[in-house]
Amino acid sequence: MQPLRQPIRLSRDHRRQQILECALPLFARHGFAGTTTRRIADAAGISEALLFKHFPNKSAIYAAILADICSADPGLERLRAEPPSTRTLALIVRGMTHYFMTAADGSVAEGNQKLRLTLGSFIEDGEFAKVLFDKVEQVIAPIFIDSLKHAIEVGDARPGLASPRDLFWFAHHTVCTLAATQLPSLPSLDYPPSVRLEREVCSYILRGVGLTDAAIAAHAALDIPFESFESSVLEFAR
Amino acid sequence: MQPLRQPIRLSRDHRRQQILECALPLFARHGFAGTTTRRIADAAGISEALLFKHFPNKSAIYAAILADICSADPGLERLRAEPPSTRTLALIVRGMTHYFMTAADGSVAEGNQKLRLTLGSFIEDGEFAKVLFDKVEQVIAPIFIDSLKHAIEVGDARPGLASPRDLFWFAHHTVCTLAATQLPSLPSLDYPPSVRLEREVCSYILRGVGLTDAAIAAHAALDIPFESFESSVLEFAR
DNA sequence: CTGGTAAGTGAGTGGTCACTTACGCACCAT
DNA sequence: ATGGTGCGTAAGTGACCACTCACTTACCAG
Repeated sequence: MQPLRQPIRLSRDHRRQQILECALPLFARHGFAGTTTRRIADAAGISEALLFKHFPNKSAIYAAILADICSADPGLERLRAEPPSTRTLALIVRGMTHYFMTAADGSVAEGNQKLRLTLGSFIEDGEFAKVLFDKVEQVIAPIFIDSLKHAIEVGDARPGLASPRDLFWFAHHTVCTLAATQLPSLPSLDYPPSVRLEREVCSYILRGVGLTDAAIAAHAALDIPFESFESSVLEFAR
Repeated sequence: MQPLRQPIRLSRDHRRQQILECALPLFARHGFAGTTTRRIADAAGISEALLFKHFPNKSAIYAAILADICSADPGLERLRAEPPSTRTLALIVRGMTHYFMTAADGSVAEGNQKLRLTLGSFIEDGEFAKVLFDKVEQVIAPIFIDSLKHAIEVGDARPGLASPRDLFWFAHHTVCTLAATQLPSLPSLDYPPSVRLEREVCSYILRGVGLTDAAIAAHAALDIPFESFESSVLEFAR
């Protein structure tokens, strides 16, 4: 005789969290309208009825996911402690690029889904992207800005038309679409292998923000020592 | 007595085209799953039944739209006729930037919807973006590439790590996300007024691809003579 | 042991989905 | 004038949608 399926009982908080974790990749991949409550319930291994005991409606699940994902930005403190310098600038650009590229290739599930939700947000009301960008602007943009200003003072960079703040976002935009093109399982654009591609785009960005070729070359060797920083730089919010 | 509503009879081709035109903004704004055949029929002022006389199913409407939008790239010939030069390079970057920015502010409905569909494509299978990018790579990338090579030979640009082809796409990526942030009615990122923003991002891109500051300054006055070129540059495919 | 509470579900609800059927009627070559 | 062709619709179809209800089961404090 087959044993009856025992439902696994979880505490309210655990179950809620589990539902959100299961729903995230579905919303990220299929969008709000393309994700059904039935599939979310199946993914979480529970009945739809229970789903609606934890959330009043489908929108509330989506909203909770977007809220959760905004608040997470671990291990960034070490980077904030770095002094403003040309080296730090190169480190940020390199870290940002690497973060986006690994997000695109799916090896960092969280980054992958954040990117998808951000792109989806642009199409809809832009609200999620706005909240996320506000956070990024508070947390990592200042380090970039201070470092760029410092680089200009030291002579490693030429001042330009755009403010350092705008240049930070231009750098972000470059890698954002780049990563987006690599998001689908069959990439929308062919590029060199990622190690080479990352270097190419870094040098484009560093030139774009005004760094001299000499300064760029001086910090090109960042590739190896960068390893030790990887864990901190790799994870900063988007 | 109220007159009976007379259905407006159109030829097969006209009706088909009209359906596609009405469906495009719906798919662009709400995605595939978020757009119902009922709403498409309403937008076109016809019954759902007629819709399914013209297309076998909903997917076919979507596919026809994507196919149509790829084939349209008017008035680019004049730009193709330009000789490879630093000036042409600046013109392309300026034109591309302007095209994306006006697409984002909604003043060019077609560009706006192309951008939305492209972003949606990244989230899904990337197929549409791939086809579109193939086309762009054939049509405008060569002009950019030749011009950049020329600029390097002449001494207006320094050679860099990345190939001119990759640099072309980096430039594209920069303005693509930039436009995406300005797509929602409440933009996801605050920026200076668009005239100033366009100049800022152009100088970032031109520096990024390796142009010397002198060469950039020499072509900054492109703002005014650019007018005459507007109609051709403005419309190139994405 | 027991009664209260909270986690859990099977079987629905009305509404909407993509899509179909059966039929009306305008147009035009004969 | 007329019959065939083809544009057009009203009124459906079963499937699936978000969401609810009546009810069962596990856990735990007294």
